[in-house]
Amino acid sequence: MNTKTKNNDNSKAKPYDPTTVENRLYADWLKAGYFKGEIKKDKNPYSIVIPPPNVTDILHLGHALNNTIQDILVRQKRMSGFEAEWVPGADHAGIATQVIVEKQLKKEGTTRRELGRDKFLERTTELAYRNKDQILNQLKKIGCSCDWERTRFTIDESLSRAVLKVFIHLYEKGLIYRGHRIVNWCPSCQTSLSDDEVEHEDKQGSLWYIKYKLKGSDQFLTVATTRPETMLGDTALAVNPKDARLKKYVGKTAILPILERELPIIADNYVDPEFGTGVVKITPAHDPNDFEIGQRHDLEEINILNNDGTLNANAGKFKGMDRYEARKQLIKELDKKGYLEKTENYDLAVGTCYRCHQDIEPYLSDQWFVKMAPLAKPAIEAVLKGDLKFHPDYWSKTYLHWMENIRDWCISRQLWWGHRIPVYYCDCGEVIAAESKPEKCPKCGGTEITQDEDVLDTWFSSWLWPFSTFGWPDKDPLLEYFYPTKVLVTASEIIFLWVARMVMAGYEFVGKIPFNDVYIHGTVRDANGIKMSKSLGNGIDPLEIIDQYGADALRISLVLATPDGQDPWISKNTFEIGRNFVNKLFQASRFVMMRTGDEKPDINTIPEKDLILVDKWILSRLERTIETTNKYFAEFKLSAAAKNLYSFTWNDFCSWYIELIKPDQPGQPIRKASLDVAFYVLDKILRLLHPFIPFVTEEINGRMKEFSPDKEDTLTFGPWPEETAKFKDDALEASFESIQSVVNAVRSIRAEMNVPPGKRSDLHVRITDVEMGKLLDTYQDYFRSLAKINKLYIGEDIKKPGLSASGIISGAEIFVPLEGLINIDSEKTRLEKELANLKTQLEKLSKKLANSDFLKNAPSDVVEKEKTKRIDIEERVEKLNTNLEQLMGW
RNA sequence: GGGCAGUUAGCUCAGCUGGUUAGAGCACCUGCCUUACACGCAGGGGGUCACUGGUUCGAAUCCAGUACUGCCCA
Repeated sequence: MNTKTKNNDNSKAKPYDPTTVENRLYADWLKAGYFKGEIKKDKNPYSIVIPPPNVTDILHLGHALNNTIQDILVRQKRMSGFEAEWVPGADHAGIATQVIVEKQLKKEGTTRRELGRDKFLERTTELAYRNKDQILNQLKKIGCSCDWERTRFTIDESLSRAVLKVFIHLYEKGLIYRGHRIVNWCPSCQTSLSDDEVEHEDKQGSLWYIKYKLKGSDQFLTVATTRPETMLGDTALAVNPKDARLKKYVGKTAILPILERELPIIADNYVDPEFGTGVVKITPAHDPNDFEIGQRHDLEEINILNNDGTLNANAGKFKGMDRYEARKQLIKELDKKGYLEKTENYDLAVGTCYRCHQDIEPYLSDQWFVKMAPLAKPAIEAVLKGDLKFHPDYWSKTYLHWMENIRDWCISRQLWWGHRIPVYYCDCGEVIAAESKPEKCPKCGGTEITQDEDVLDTWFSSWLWPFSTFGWPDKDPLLEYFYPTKVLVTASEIIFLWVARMVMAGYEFVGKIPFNDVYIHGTVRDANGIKMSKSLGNGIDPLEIIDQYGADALRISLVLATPDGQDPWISKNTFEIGRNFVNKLFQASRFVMMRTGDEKPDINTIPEKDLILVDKWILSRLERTIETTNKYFAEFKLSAAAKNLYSFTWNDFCSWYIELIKPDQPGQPIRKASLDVAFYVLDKILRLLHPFIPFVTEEINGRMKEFSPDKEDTLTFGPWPEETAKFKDDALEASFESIQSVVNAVRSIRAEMNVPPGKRSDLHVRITDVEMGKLLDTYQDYFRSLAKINKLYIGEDIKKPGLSASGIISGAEIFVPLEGLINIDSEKTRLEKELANLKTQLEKLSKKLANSDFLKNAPSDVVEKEKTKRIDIEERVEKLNTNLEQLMGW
């Protein structure tokens, strides 16, 4: 880091300080109610619902990225005249929240059962609401323009009503059923999970080969298994009926080692003769495939597990042991008794709980399921018809693949925190689904009625989010106006868990798709490409970044660093990019405002008659930038949009335009027409950047208002810059580029020849193209200042001065006299390098143009282009040679 | 095992429907506190575009295969 600074004792030059500005402006915005969305018949609505963060979350960079993107989209539309509504809220996160409270209770030496359901819920509710406020307040720090008065929570009364309604609707339609099935069981959270909540981790395991004795024989059949402890629940062995070696055993009986239970040997096509020994053990209560086989062959189901992953009485002497301890002991005993044939290393994908990452167990129990196939139909068509689009598009394949192979959804959870399943059981066996507890059984009239103990999967409320937030199931006018929402912004991890289900719910319950576009952004990774996570401790705290660099810097850095559709790799100094940019913009605007004269700049009308080349150039560049920005927004390419604006602001506006309109002397005002243009362009830049960096742009807007009192108080409502082609001018931009090329050439010579930066040099320009001559003559002031020129000579017959460095640009040759400064050797090296460069190019070109196939097949404009290029390069080579020869003479 | 991405400068990435001397930011090197900005200015070095074939007058770009990386599903 550079420790030199001139700013210590100089009070006028200060870097932009975001903290006070941001806090003040956000408070102003809230007070003014800018983010409130109202039903306005004359305006088009633009609504987004937030992916509700879990109440167990604290703000991380993933949230920051996700919400920055939403805010950019919402703000851009709000500025474009849409009635914007961004609904914030939180998710009650069933398992995660309950786990937190249970941990607290454990520390206090008690349990939820000791506490009782009511007390437990009271306590959890309190924690949930407190955490909810915390994380939503953190979103405010980022600058999110949410409609905070419409904050929703999945556990709120009205959203809970939606859940009840939906459950009963599906139940009555026959799409919700109770099933006796193998489910994913988390012994740590002690609840079932849906298939989509299981994460697969590759782990090193073993394949144990266990010998089962044939009844009434000394023969053994060997079975290979990765989970030997489940043998305690075996109720059969199976072989493939087509397996020539083994089919003779079908119908015989084997003896289960240790427990000595008799097992029938059955034939089933499911068995893969290639795997292991071709004989498999069948444990219907602890493996989904075995369960199916068990159903087919009417096998007994022996459950050997307790809810907490310890073994139950069915496990004999292993009762009470944890499943993994039991495995160890069991293997030891099998080995000792000679039942263990061998052990092989074996890699397998183990299912783990997405909340606690403990291994899940396939577990037989009674659970509630949703039949998904009928719901999937319209959701599949939506993508095929183009009503639902993913950005980037390739995610639609993932979505379709899942939808087309959809499986029933296990929605019951053995928890207390959540929406309790609205099913009631009467003593008589009647099952009733109802919004509230029936007074008496509609069948037998009895009053001994109890509610199902379980609660619903959290996602069973989240899938209703796009409409439950707008008051559904009531006929709320908000729903009428703001539904469907426009776009859903999320990461790829929850396409199945959430996005897909919302689409199905939208069609089923409201009859309309919940959104048309799904923006999938990457997952935040650290500098080494590792996913940021709490458990790894490699996360970066967004609030710390905001403290250090400001929310604007956080936002624009994240967007710049997140390639469209890919995962961003982020380290702390990623945020310097944004901080520097925000400061650059601030300083540029400060300069422009510092150099206003007595006449106030006019922001709204451009004095067309008084425009000079550079004014027209920046206006042309601006129009191009507006066009490009709009294109990128339409394509959801926010990173590309941000990069484009960054480059326009920094390079075109600051490095060229401001430098060129800078007055000759310090402190002088900028010429009026250029000042008007500078204000005009700056105003547009602020608008284009406002969605990305709302604070600093709003702050500058406020300061500019002092010069242009009719300016809007806020950029919040735009207007968004209009696309016009009034100043767009290719020829003019090309002319300007010629001037840039002279400046660049001189700068390069000066730097490489070590001309002291403070020293001005003369410049001799020998014109070889008439148009170029006119241009350079007319606009000589431009390079006089930027290239630090003292005396300037332009003409067709300019002679190369002695002891000078030379450069060639198209249409002209330039010479910088360097008496006393020139180092002949380094100038020689410089020219030779350039010459070598040109010669390779020339070679390639000549080859190409000598190729008759090229001349015959390539389009004529391409051939012409190449020919012109060759002439140009040949000229340069010739000039370079001349200059080199002259150098030799010195 | 199946699917989807990706492989371009030391790092992170652009490069659209094939014709550029392959770009940007960061990092690096040189010189500068020059009228806003050292969170800055100016200049510079750095890539056989993963590999192998093919299509084509012409391939970073299209096609096929191989290798590796990541994600998802089984």
